[in-house]
Amino acid sequence: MPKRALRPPIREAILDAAINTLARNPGSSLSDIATRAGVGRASLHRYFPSRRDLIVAVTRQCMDEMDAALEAAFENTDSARERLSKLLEATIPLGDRYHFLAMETLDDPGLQERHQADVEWLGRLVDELKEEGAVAAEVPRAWATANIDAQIWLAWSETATGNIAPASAAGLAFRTLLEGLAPR
Amino acid sequence: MPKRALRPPIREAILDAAINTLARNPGSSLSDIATRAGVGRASLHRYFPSRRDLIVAVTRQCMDEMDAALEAAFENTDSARERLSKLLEATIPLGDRYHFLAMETLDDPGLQERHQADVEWLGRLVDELKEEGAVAAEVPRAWATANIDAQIWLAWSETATGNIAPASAAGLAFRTLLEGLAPR
DNA sequence: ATTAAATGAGATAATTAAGTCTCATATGAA
DNA sequence: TTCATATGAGACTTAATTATCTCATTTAAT
Repeated sequence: MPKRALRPPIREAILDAAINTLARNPGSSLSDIATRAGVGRASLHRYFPSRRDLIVAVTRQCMDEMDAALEAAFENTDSARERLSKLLEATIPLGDRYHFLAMETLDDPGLQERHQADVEWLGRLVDELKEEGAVAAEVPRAWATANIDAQIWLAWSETATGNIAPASAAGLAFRTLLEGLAPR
Repeated sequence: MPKRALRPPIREAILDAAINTLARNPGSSLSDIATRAGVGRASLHRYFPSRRDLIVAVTRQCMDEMDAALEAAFENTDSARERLSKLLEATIPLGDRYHFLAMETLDDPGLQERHQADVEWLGRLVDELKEEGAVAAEVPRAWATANIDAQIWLAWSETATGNIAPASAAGLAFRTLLEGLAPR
């Protein structure tokens, strides 16, 4: 007889449920989140005393997952173009995580700082894309970064609703970003 | 001595404040909205008995403004490409209105029907763009319409935050949609 | 089997926003 | 000026959610 499966780590289950639930409806109640996580409301409060504590922990978790995915994706990449492609492949499956970062109010100074660093990091990738000639010089940096953000969320949500196949999502986003929707 | 300016029509002021406030934070309280409109909470309830009534009225208002703007913009347009351009020029300044339509839960059957009609209308524009060769045939219809939606919101919000000039917003969105960010 | 720790369920404030009501004041028309 | 009406301020009720606490039960280690 197989050993009984380890009880799922509750803290992880709550964080995961919170990401899923809050990404779809930012106004979700803690009750909703606890139910989806399969735990009692009391347990949720044991791990995260206040709603704010949960939000902060979720944000940190999303940042960590995103950083890890990006670091792995960026190994052995030569061109900025290739890095953009890898970036999309890595982040689109984490679209709900990514969306979360742009969505919630970050009044925690530490998280704000970290978020700011990420934004600037993306800005530097855009600069590299321009140097490589993949993005036109006259395109404002803010416009390019906002478009990358938007494509990640778009590709994730269109995948989640079943409108496009998961396998084609990153490719569509990459193509749309650099070449648009027109035929080649 | 000049006649005193007419008191601003309260109903309009409330609707306008609701659009502005709710587009930025869907969870805004009626108190927030009344304050921004410069009226008392009691007056807000006189015009819109419940929160739901306000939401429905705002949605209807946004649809009306959008329809009017589009009808005017589509006069004397020959190509679908030109209609897309006019669409962007007309809707981006109304970006908060547009965003609202995609955001709020529409459990009102009449509004749902109207919204569905608008979505299909946009789908037909995409079909025309494909026939004209402005959009590649292999691009999924849902992907194209979602991208048009996203560009409208993006252009509006980047304009609102001052990241790009209002005059260049529609042009940037048009170019990004059809040709992407790459140099030509 | 025994035991210490963790969990879930439920009771109970405390908080916040929605919605109702009253009344004094301000507005605009006669 | 006088008067009918509309508005704003505030008190109040209701409803939903957050947060705290207790206690019986379950879990996992000994």
